[in-house]
Amino acid sequence: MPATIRDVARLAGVSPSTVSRALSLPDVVNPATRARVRAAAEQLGYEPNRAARGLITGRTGNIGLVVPDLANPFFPSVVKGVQARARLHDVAVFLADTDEDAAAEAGLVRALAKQVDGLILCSPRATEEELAAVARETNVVLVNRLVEGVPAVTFDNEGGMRQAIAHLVALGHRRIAWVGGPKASWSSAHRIIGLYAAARDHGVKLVDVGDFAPTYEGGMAAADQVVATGATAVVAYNDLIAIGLLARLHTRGISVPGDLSVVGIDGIAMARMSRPALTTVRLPKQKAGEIAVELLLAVLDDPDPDTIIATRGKLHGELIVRDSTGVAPDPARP
Amino acid sequence: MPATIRDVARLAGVSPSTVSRALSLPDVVNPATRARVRAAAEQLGYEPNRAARGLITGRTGNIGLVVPDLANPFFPSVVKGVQARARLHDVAVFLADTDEDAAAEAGLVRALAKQVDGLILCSPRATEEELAAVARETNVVLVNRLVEGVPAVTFDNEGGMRQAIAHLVALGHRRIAWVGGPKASWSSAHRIIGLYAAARDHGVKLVDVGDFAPTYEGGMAAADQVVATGATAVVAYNDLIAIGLLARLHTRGISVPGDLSVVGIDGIAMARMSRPALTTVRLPKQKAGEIAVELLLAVLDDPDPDTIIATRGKLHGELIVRDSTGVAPDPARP
DNA sequence: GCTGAGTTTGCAATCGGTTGCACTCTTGTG
DNA sequence: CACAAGAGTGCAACCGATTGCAAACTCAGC
Repeated sequence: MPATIRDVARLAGVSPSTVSRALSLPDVVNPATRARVRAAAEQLGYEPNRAARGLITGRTGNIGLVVPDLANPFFPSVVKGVQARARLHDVAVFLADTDEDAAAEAGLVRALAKQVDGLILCSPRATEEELAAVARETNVVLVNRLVEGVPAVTFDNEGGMRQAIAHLVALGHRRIAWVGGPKASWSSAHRIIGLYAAARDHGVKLVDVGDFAPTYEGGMAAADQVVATGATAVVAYNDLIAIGLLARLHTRGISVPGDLSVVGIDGIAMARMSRPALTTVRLPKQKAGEIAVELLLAVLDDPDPDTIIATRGKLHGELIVRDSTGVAPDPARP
Repeated sequence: MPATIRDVARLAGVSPSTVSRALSLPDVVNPATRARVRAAAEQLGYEPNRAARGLITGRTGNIGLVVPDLANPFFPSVVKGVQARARLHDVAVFLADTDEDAAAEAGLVRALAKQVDGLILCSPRATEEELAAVARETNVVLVNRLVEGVPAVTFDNEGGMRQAIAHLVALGHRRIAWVGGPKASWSSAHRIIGLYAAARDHGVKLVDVGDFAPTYEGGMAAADQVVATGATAVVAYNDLIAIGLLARLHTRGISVPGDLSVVGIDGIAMARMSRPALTTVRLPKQKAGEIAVELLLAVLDDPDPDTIIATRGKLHGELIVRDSTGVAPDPARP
C-alpha cells in the first residue's frame, strides 16, 4: 500500500535510479530534476522501505541495546540517552534486558547482532574473552565496562571515589566501610581500586564488607555487617544498596548521619527521595547513552581498527551532598 | 559473510527453494531431503536474513513499544514484560520514549509504524481520534488506555479504587482527598470515577485537590493542598506522587499515618522503600506487557475485525497494606 | 504397460530499493 | 568546427529470501 520508489519515479517522469539518487546523493542529479523528484516523493508521502535498502546496503539502520536489568533505575537513564540520540540520527533501537543473567546475555547478543548494524552493551556481565569475541564479529560499544581493543564509554570511578573519600575525611571520618556490588561487575572492581588509592592518600582505614546484590535487599543484608566494622561512614556500590542500608539502619535505631554517614553512587532519582536524602556520586548516565550512540555511529562510518581503539569516552561523576553524610561522631562520646 | 540460503542449498545438493521449504514448511518436503537440508543449515550456522524475508513476506518480525517516560518506574516494568514475552516468540522490540510529549508521540508512532508489524502503545497521551486513526493503518495494542475498537490491556481501576476506599473506611476515615495525575491521562480519569463510586457506596466524602505531574515533585506540590482540605487520608494518582506527599508532609511535621494516611497506586519497587513504607494498589505491570504482546501477535495472525474488537485484557490490582495507612485520628483530639 | 493422481523438487519471478556501467547531451577548448 | 571531458540519466544486475507454477518422478489401479 505505501508508495514505492517506482511510484515516485512515474509521477516525476524519471527512472527509479534517479529517484534513489535524488534522495540520497543530491549533488549528482540536476537541481531541476531533484526538485521534481522531491516534490513527487513529498506528495506521495514516500519513505524508502528499510528492509529493501538494508538488503542491498547491508545496513539495517538499527542498533541494539542490551542492559542487565531495567528494574534498576540506573539503566532506564542510559536507555533514555541512547533513545534520544539514536532518534536524532534516524536510527531505531532494539532493546533487550538480560535479567542479570550472563548466559542469557550471550544468547541475546548473538541473536540481536544479526539484526543490527551495531550493539551497545551496558554493564555487560560476560567475561572479557566473550566480549572481545563478540566485538570481533560485530560493531560493539561498551558502556561502563572496559575491554582491550573495544570502544567504550566509562565513568571515572577513581575520581568519583576520590571525591567521596575527600568529603568523608573532611567530615572527620577515619574508618570507612565499603559495600561492594556483584562480583562480575567491572565497575565494582574499579571503584574499590579508586577507593583504596584515595584512602591511602588520606591516611584513612578502609574496611571491605564484601559483595552484595546491587539492590535494596542487598543493602539491607549488608547493613549489620557495616555496623559491626565500627566504621563511622560507609560507601556503597550503588544508590540502591545505600538506600537499603538506610532502611535497615533506621530499623536498628542507628542514626544517619549522626552515628553513621552513608554515601551512594549513581545518582538515581530515588536518592533524592530517601530519608535522609542520600549523598551520592552522580554519574551522567543519560550522557553515557548519548555518547555511546555517537561512538557506535562513528565506528560504523569508519571501521578502521586504529580509530576504533582510540574511540573512548570517560565521563566524570559529581558528588552530590545531601543529608546522609555529616560530621563523624565524637569517638569519646559513647 | 554469513551463510545464505544458496550456500545451504549447494551443500545439501538441492535448490534454494527446497531449503526454504525444508526450514519453514517441513511437511511438504521429503523427510530425507529435509534432514539433509537441516544438517547443512546447522553446519553452516545458517539463519535466514530477516530483511530479505521481510521484503517478500511483508513481515518484519519486529514490534514497536512506545512509552511516555522510562524515568517513571512504572514503565520499565511494562517494558520488561513486553521484552520477555516477545523474546519467547522470537520477535524483536523497538523501544521509543516520548518524554511525555504528545506531539513527539505522534511522530514517533508514525516513524515506528513503518518498521514493525505492530505497535504497543503504553499509556499514550494522544487523543482518542489520533489513536483510532493510527489503529486504522497499523496493528495496535493499547496498554492502560481504552479506545473504541482498538485492542487493549487495561487495569481494573474501579476495583483498585474500591479496595483502597474500603481499606481507609475500615480504618475510620470519613473524609478522603484525591490527588489526580496528568489531565490527558486516561487512567486518572477512570480512577476518579471508581473512587467516587466507592465513596458514595461507603457514604464518605471525597475531596479532589486537582491534577498534578505524576512525579515526586508533583506530590510535594500537592501536599499542602491536601492538608488544607482537612482530610484524614489521601489517595494519590500514583506512587511517585504519594512518595512526594510523604516527603513534604514529613517536612511539615505532619505524621503519617498518625495525622494523615496515604495510599498510592502502581506498586513500584520504590513504594516499599519509602518511609513510612507506602500502602498502595499494586498493578501487574509486567503481566500487562506480556499480555499486550500476546494480544498483538494474535491480531497479527488473524486481522479479522471482529476478533480484534474482542481482544481485550483487564488486569486486577491488589491492595498492599504497609505503614502509610493507619486508623483515622480521633476528631476530638485537637 | 499405460494413465492419472499425488509427491517432491526446481525454475523463475518477485519484494523495493541501490549502484556499476553505458549512453546521451552539454559545454569548453584547441 | 571537431573533439574531449564532464554532467545527468537510464538500464539492468543484484541483495537474500519466498512462492506460484510446472516439470519430474513415484506408485496404484486397470
